[in-house]
Amino acid sequence: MAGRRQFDEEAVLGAAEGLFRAQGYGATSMLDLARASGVQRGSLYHAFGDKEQVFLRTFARYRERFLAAAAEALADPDPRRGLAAFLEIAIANMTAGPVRGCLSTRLASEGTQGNARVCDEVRVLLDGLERLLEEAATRAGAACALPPGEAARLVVTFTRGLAVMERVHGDAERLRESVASFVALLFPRRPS
Amino acid sequence: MAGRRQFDEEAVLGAAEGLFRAQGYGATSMLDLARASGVQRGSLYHAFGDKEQVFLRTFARYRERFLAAAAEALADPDPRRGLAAFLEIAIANMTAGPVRGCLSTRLASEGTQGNARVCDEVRVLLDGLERLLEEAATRAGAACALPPGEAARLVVTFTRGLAVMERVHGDAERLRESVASFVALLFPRRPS
DNA sequence: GTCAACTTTGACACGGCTGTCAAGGACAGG
DNA sequence: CCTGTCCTTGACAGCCGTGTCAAAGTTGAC
Repeated sequence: MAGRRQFDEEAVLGAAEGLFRAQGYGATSMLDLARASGVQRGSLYHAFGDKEQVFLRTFARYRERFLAAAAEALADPDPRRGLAAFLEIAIANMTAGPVRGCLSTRLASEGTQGNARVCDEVRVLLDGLERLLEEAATRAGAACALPPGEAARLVVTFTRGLAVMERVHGDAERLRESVASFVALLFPRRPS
Repeated sequence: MAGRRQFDEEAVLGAAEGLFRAQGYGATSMLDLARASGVQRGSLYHAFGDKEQVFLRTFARYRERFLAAAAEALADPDPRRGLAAFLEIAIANMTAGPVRGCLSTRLASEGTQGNARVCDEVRVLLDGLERLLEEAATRAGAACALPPGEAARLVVTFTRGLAVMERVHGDAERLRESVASFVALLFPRRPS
């Protein structure tokens, strides 16, 4: 029962992501992580150090994946469709799969109270997202009802709101309705 | 050191509100509540029963206050100004005073994981808010760029997003900028 | 085969939180 | 004054979480 490492680090980080997503950072214990990943608590401490390290590794992985998916969706030549595709990804991200909830929003809500480092990481993700959105809005030009900077911030804020509403109602369809209203507002179809 | 109740229940609920707001439900312990209110832990158990009861009393008080303030702001005959006033209240609610953060959003983010009862209470508040907003949007008529129902949901979602962004950046001015963009979008000034 | 390096595992000490309780003090009504 | 009722206080048992560590086992290299 020893020698070389017995567990798959990726699998552990995957399990950790699910837990952090559902319960947040503070409410997730090393024992939770151990149970969910099938790895002994001691082994986790040995391999990662402590919970904060597990989190940082988990979140870096998540962030990369999320931003890549967002960039791909926003690359659509039709900016309206790009935004809709991005928002659909955001919704799928928090409602599909066995574990619901948006990881970054869950963490953001814990604020600086819980762990300043966690909050910093979330800020990095949201800043990155805002940049992607601003680029897309710039490309959209006049089709977008707001200047690129304002539009980007508004979209970021709106997606955070979606994540909270998911927690409250757990209804993906309802979120899609809000998305449709929002997109219609930001990219009005011109009565040319 | 006994006889009649030694502490002011309102003061305890006020202290509890600050703690729940800053730390959420799960992360706030009876010991925290005791320290913040200056009342012994045992006395709190004696007077309220348990943490859930303290919370329910605290939140009912908060909800009444918040909805009353929202209704007053939205009563403005100019719907655009009413919405702006309401959003300003929402921002003040989460950035003014010694403790920052939005109570209902903080609680909502904990979702059903923490305590189903807590989530229910938040839903009641948000549903109440949505109704107020829908009435206001109905009164606004064509001035509002969306049908009343959609507008109301969008505003609720947006305010939740604002609360999350407050946690991340802690910058009230930034929130006001987003509000200005949002109001401009929902109540466009017509180039009559 | 031997050895060093590494991993796993269970155990430990420590501290925090919960919910309960008994002892004791204070107040109001009779 | 007396008595019943209520409140406060400190203490307790039980559970959970953390971080560390020594013992023991496995692997790969020489």
